[in-house]
Amino acid sequence: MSTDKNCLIDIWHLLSCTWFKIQIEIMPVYTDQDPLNMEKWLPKTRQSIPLHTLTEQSECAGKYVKGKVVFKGPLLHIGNHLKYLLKSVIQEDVPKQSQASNNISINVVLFGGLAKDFSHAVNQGDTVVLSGFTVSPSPTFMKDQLHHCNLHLDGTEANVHVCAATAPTVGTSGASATVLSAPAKYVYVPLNTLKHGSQVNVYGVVTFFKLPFPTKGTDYCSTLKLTDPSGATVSCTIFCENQENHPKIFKAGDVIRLHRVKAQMFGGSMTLVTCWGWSALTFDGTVGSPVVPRTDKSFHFSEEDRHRVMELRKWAAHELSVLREPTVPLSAVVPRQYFDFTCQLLAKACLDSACTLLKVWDGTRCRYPFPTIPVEPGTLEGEIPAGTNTQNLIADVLVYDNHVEVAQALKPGMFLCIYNLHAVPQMVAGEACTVQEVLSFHLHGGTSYGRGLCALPTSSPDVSKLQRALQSCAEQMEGDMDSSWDDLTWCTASQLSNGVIGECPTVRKCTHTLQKVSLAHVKSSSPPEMFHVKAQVKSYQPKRLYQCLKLFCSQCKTIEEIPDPETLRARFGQAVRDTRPCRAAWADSLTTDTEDPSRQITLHVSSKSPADSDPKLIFVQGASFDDICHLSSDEEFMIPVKSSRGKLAFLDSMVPFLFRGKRQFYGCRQCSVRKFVKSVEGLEEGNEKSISEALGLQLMEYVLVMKFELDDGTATLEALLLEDSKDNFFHVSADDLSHSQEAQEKMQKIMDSLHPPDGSTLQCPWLELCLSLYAVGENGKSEVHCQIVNTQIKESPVDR
DNA sequence: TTAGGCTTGG
Repeated sequence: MSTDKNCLIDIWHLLSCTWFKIQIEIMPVYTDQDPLNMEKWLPKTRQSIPLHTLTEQSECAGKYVKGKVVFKGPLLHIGNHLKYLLKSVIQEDVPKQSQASNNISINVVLFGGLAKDFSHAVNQGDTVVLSGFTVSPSPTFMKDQLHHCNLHLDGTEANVHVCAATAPTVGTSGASATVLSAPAKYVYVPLNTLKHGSQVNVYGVVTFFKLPFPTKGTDYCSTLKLTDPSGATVSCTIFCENQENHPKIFKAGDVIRLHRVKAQMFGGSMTLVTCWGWSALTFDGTVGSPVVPRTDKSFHFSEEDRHRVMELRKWAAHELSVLREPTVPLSAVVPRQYFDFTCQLLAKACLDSACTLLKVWDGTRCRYPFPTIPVEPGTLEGEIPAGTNTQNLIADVLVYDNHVEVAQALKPGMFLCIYNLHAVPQMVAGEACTVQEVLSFHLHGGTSYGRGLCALPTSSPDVSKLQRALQSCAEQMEGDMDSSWDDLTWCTASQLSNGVIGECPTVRKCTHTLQKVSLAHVKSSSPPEMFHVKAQVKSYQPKRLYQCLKLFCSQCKTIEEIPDPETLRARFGQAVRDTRPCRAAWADSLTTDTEDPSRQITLHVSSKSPADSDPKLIFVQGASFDDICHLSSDEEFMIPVKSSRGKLAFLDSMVPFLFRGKRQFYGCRQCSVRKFVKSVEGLEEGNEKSISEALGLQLMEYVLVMKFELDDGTATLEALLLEDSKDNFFHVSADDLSHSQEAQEKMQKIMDSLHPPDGSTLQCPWLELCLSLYAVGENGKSEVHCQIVNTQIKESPVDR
């Protein structure tokens, strides 16, 4: 990718638009733009059936329901992982005063490929039209009070049409969510005013917490103790099936917002328990740290909410100063102490089914020596840097029983908080028959005192503090000639993860011999320059694949949006209005009537057609957009034409000038020289490129444009990703993405692996990337942009 | 439905 091209293609502004006016069908979930006119997709015989009138006895053949998605569950794999299931709740649009009536929301269960497509194409807040469903009694009616029936969508009859919401949705939840049809104004009650049996929204500061642990039922449970300026302290119990969807609390002092939780008296104290539709947002409690909720999901958050979080932080800092005690560094640990420990994992080893060893450090040295814990050769995952001066610096933590599962999921390089770690003193034989006191560290089984461990996000202020301590420690050890600690960047997560955290899914294809640098370094550099970095994808946009595709003219370098089908219908409609007969001397023509008496379709085929084996060229006059889509097959190229001053002319404005099966090709408005059709003879190759050249039109190529937010712990950086004929990150051509479901699924799968839809950044793999930093000038102003170049996803043998 | 804080004992 040349810098020139970068300068010419200023696509940045295109990406700043929240919604793009393009659509591509992802079968069998169809996308649409206008929520009021979605029924146009359906056969005219289909009738609407309002949700509140739907019963088990309703005749559903030929019917459809329409509603807003108020809850979208995760995509579940059943059995051998090849079958899918997804549960959603839709709510019909009824006048506000009628919303008290029952049965306006209904559970929808989708199966198979439809569930998978729904998961990708539909978001909470979108409007959907469902058809081809079956009705069954709702087994959860007593619990959720939604609707007596459930809708099941399975098999080839079932269809979903979706119209994306135009604004972020309101409300979110780990377990389930209720999205109100109008923006909700939440009322938060002080913790000293809770009434038994009421459903409330509250803000609170966490004074105690237990990480999620499995219950005897189906859920994980986490317990919190909350307080607020009212002085009340209430216990709160969270039930949620997925550990990841529990509120992310890392330390006492964190701030939490809870929506739709139930107040209950238990043992003489008021408690809060989650109920259907609950949601939570959590925030770091540090005064002055960014007010960013720890969630990847959409949420409703106003300026007033931001203010509340900041006020609670200030209040807690003054009134609950005991909470602000930092975790204990290794240098301050004393024998027999139970303490919370923030550290980085260097290596781990499974000792037996009930015990995992973690080798960790926090950049400080313990006052007591550590015992040596033997590890079977080859069982240690991770690397311990060589050196002679590591005494009392790297601690062995023995993790027991219920915590082993969490420990086994950790990867070297991660930052951890270990809660209620026990410093166990042991007397061992020292030199010359002396006895020496050493400290070993045990995370015992059970959850008393909040015992447990979790990975911390790199955005946490505690991690920033830890990173500074690690950096400073590494600097101090620089003088140790025998050590590998003198690489100052060693202690950053990205360097440590090199070859340690799983396999890197990307590979650089360039020949640069560049030293790897941090994103902070890239950000402080001046363009033009190339860099090699290692980073994670913190977020990306657009989220929907069909919003990433654009049209690009390699001649004039302009980028255009792809018109949506409705726009194309309108443009065709105008162009085919004039159906006066038009004959070309070079062609054989055939005219047929259509259902519309005012319109005829004429097909013109060159009498000197290219060789029989080549795809045929058929010029189609008077056809609507839908006609052409219907007529087009892989066997021939179709060129829509109109009559203009007695001659055959191409349709003007932005419509495809060439159709072949599901593929549609556009010409560049600026660079196409010809308006009228001339005979096409002697075509040597029957492909879109040679045909467009012969027709005198400049073919536009499909390109894929995305923006990644990269993070390597030192900084975040927005980088553009362009998939075109030169750069091929996904190994999927943008042209294929425009029409092939297989290509669309492949790319979605890759994006899900780079940034799991429901995961935290910690679960994102580290990517080796080549970055190009360049300046784009416009009206005397210059902006610095960054682009991922020369980088490809590694292909697995199965994908090839 | 589940849990309803309050130290292992390696």
